[in-house]
Amino acid sequence: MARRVAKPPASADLDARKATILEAVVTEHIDTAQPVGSSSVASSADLSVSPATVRSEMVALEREGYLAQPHTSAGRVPTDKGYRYFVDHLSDATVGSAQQRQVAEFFAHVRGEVEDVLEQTSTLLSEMTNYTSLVVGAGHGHATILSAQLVSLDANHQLLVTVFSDGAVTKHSVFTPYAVMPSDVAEASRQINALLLGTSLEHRVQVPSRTDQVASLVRDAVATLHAESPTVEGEQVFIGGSSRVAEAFNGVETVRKVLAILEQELLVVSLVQDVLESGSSVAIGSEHGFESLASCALIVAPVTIDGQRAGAVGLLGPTRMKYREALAAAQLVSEQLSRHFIGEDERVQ
Amino acid sequence: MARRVAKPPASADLDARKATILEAVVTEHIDTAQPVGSSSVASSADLSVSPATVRSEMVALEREGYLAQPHTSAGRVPTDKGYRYFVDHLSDATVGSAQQRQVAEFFAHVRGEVEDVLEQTSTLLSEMTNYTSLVVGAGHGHATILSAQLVSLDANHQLLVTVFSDGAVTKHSVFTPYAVMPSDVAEASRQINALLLGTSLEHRVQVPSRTDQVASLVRDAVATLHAESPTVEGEQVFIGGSSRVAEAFNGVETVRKVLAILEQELLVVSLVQDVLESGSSVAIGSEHGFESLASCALIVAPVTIDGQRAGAVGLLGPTRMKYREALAAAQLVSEQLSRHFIGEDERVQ
DNA sequence: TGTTAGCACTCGGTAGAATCGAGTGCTAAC
DNA sequence: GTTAGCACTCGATTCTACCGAGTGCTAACA
Repeated sequence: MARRVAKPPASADLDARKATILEAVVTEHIDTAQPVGSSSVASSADLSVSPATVRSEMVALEREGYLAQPHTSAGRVPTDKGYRYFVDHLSDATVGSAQQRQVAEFFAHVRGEVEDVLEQTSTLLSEMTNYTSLVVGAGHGHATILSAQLVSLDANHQLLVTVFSDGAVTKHSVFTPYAVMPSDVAEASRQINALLLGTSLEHRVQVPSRTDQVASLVRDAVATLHAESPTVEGEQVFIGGSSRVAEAFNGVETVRKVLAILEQELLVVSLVQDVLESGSSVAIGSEHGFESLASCALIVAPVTIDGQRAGAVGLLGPTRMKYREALAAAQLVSEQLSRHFIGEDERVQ
Repeated sequence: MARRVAKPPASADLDARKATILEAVVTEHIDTAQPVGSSSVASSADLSVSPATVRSEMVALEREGYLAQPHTSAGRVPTDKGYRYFVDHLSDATVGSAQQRQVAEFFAHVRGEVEDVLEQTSTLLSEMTNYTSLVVGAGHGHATILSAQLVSLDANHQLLVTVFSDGAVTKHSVFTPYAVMPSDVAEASRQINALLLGTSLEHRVQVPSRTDQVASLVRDAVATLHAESPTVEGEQVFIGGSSRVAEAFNGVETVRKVLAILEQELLVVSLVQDVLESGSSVAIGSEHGFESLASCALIVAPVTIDGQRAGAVGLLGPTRMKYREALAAAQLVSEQLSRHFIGEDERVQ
């Protein structure tokens, strides 16, 4: 299972010049994917200081763990800690107006069931940023049951269809080794509905233990429903733009590892959950516990409905991802998504 | 949209020796991913003939388009046509007994809704073969409606929950700009159920055009359901082991392209459909119309229930994939899957 | 004391030359 | 028709030389 996400170490503040230099290195490396030398930092950043000075500062930054050198006589590359500092001291940015329009446009016209909206949102987010996006929908453990109905597929197979207050619908097939009469199914359906109405998966109901066939059908059906774990189940993940993984890394092996993680939905859910709970909105490199994602950074933003956490959106990219843009995009989309679900009532469809 | 899959050109039979040589080249190249030279063919294949003879045959095979030379002084590599001949003349093989056990084991214990079974099957298939697997579930356009029920989420939002004879359940939200009373919802629900019962999405019903509120709710709900395309919708794709794509190719760019295709579910469905309809069970290289999949081969096997096509399983790999094993696995799994759904009634759960 | 110019040094990357060898195509003999 | 023999091709590998970006150090400077 997912390891707890390390709380980002409250990085002691660097003095202004070191901070500027670090920022310059990070920015340029994100841009070029190349090690950054002292001279380009000296000329790019607006500290009027010679490369030599920059160099000696870089030595210090390297000693303190913010930068690393691939080899002597190469420029410097940010470490995870370096990225962390960069992200923590990022001035908030907003996304470009073109993208704002794109998002507004999207949410103005998106239609359909929650699942469809989430799925399309994941595509949107991935297309906006060119990173792989994760959209996690909340489970319905806390939602109350609005309707539970038993439908007969044939004499031995019934289907329990449950509608929840959050609009989720689940189905569970119930097999009976004995044939059940339609009238009994109808009766069981009535009883199940009466029994479950208003309850939630978190607070399970007692089923009266009579012994007739209808009662045992009711018992089987309710048991099948309750077999579902209220926390894990129903949490859906939509992954958008997984092909972007292949853009972000140039080693096929890294791509494979990352994809292998993304294949495991439960893992992805718990990963996003963990980062969210750590209170941070970014997990860089080894901060999340997954070795295979050591060269990845994950950005998350919660989706809330009425202040309740109702899911999250995320972006997965290389550690040298465009944090400012990606953060802004994730935040914008998560806000809009939250508003979308709250505001659904008011909007005329 | 997907281009029609070219019917594999009925490859004129090669004489026995050419066939043997071609087979040896294909087999070895699949194994080593390297161009194959005349001497290794001469020694491996059991034609007692010198490399020089093999060479002259290879020239002929190249002229006829079965083999290609990456450059002078390299060995030969099969072309798509070469693979096609190889596949067409493949002696049927069965999967190893260990894998047979694995499949039997899987189907003996797999439980849950159709979707879950299909999803797990895709994982199974991918793990058996180390290729990316595709499992396509049939749409429910032809299934009849067993129950249609309108559940009220709030005064303005109703949810139409429809149960089909194949066990599928769909939901469609219906928005009303005016508030609807619970009693009206219940009445509409009754009417909708009566109206839709026994119909299918292919054969749509006429809705009486009265003007009262209940009738307009009924009309809206049915219209929303019918807005769903009976052919395309409901066809689900489960992709297993997409990370295997990164194992199969060593160019990151190829990996990206293939993943980009896999992201588009509709494309994948129609791709599988097209190959299936072409009557062949394998599409090699450019045979399916997708340029981005030029270096891929796709194996498909239909899943049938009562002789009706009810979906398909597929395997996507490089053109130099292990056809014999992959074909056997796909066929075994598709048969077992078919049997699973038919046999569900008889098995005690 | 902090900054800077100067400089020797390191080391990855690139280019060119030499070499190797797997594999070919051709030819002549069987 | 088959095959041994052989010259030839050309990618891959190795080696060398060398370039140059970038460093660390030192000594001079403000």
